[in-house]
Amino acid sequence: MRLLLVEDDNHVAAALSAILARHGFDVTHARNGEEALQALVPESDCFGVVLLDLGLPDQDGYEVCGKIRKRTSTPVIMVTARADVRSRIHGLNLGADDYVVKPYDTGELLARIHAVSRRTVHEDAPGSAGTVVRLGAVHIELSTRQVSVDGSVVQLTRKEFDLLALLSQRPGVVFRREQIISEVWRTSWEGTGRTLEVHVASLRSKLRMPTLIETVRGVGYRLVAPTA
Amino acid sequence: MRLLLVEDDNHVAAALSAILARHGFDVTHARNGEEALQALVPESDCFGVVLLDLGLPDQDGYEVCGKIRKRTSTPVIMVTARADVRSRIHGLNLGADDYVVKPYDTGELLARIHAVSRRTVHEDAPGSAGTVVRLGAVHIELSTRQVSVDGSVVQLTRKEFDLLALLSQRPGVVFRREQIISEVWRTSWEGTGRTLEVHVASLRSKLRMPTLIETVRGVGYRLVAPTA
DNA sequence: TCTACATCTGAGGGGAATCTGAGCATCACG
DNA sequence: CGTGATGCTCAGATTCCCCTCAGATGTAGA
Repeated sequence: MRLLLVEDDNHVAAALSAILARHGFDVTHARNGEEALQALVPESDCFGVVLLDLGLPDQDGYEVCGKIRKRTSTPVIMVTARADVRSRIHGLNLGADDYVVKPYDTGELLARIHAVSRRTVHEDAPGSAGTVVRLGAVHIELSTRQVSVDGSVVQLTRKEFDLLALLSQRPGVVFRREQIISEVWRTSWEGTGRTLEVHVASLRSKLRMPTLIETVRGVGYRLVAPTA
Repeated sequence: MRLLLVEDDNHVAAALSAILARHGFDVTHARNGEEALQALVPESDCFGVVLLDLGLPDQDGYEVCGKIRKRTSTPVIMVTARADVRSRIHGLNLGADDYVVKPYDTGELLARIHAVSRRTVHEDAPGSAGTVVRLGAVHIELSTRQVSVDGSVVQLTRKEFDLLALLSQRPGVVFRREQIISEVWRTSWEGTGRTLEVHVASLRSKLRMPTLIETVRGVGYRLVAPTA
């Protein structure tokens, strides 16, 4: 699940991000209200939950929460050092789904994140743009994990799809081998095996477009940019 | 909105009831776990939220929460004097939507009740459009929880229906296992059991359309999109 | 209480997805 | 060309994931 962390202190953010990532969250970090609101424009990818620190440098945290509420229904958990009751009530009445006071226990924060996301109807834009990537004759639907070439559906396995999805995030950009391994396999183990090559090969043959995935010797792979 | 207050101390209950009533809640009082569970039988279950005190005379409050979760999806706010982190995490992971420690501020409690019910009010709002889903020969009526295949009614159990209803929200979209567990079972327990598979199997056999629910290996399940 | 039903758990097995290793092809450089 | 380094292909071997089944546990109703 995608999570937007709004926190001005880089050290705190880094530490928390690591913990959240270890528990399966895809964390995006915003350093201030402006960045947070930009990340939440409807067209960009939707988040499952927002962790909002109220002590932001550029604008009032409460206002940010209000603005978030106006443009999305993404659940918001306020995280702040302000412990007084009045602040809590104010925050909750502004539309926050939960209010956690610093210092908090990370285990409890995780439990509350889960509790909030449990009761949220997952409504990311279905069928709208953003879930579909088009690369020449290849269509990739992230939500249904369907891939088609020239209109005909191609059956991909899990790793094959994850690999393609990763590369298609940034067509033309070279992904390093270790980077691919760590993202698709979710481990830092850099095996000596031929695993990655095998999957690339099978992807190439299934897509019937051997040139789509380009090998960059000594570095990694990339998708060829759509021929402009 | 109807609210179920589970609290063994009559004085506390009376005082709190008065406050809640003054804020527009229709309060029902249960003095122990037994009464609470009786009030929540599916027929009369039209509570918007449950306030559950964990210090009950007849049974363990956590167990009561688990039992509530097994029969309804009504949001639960735990109210208790146990302030330690372990208890909080335990409670939230059992499916509670919030956890408030005594002594609490009534204003904050009200704000939290509102925050929780905000999320759940429109969730099961029948009468709005889309209470009937059609997928080929399968008709799903969300309001009456009736499912029919080729015109003949199929009797589904609670979990079976919830599972089908979830998947039918977005035909074709792949739901991850954890997501299904968390939405249908409403806990973050991801056990090692074969529970999900068993229910999928029984759904497949009851619907007499084994291909309707497709397994996506390593990810989860999805309904096959209506063959266009 | 007893009975029927819903739900959960564990063992066993099958089959697809994935991994591994050896040999081959290709590239960059002299 | 020759050579070493790097990537590719292929065919088992293995792992992992899911399915089935049978029984245990829990729950509602007679």
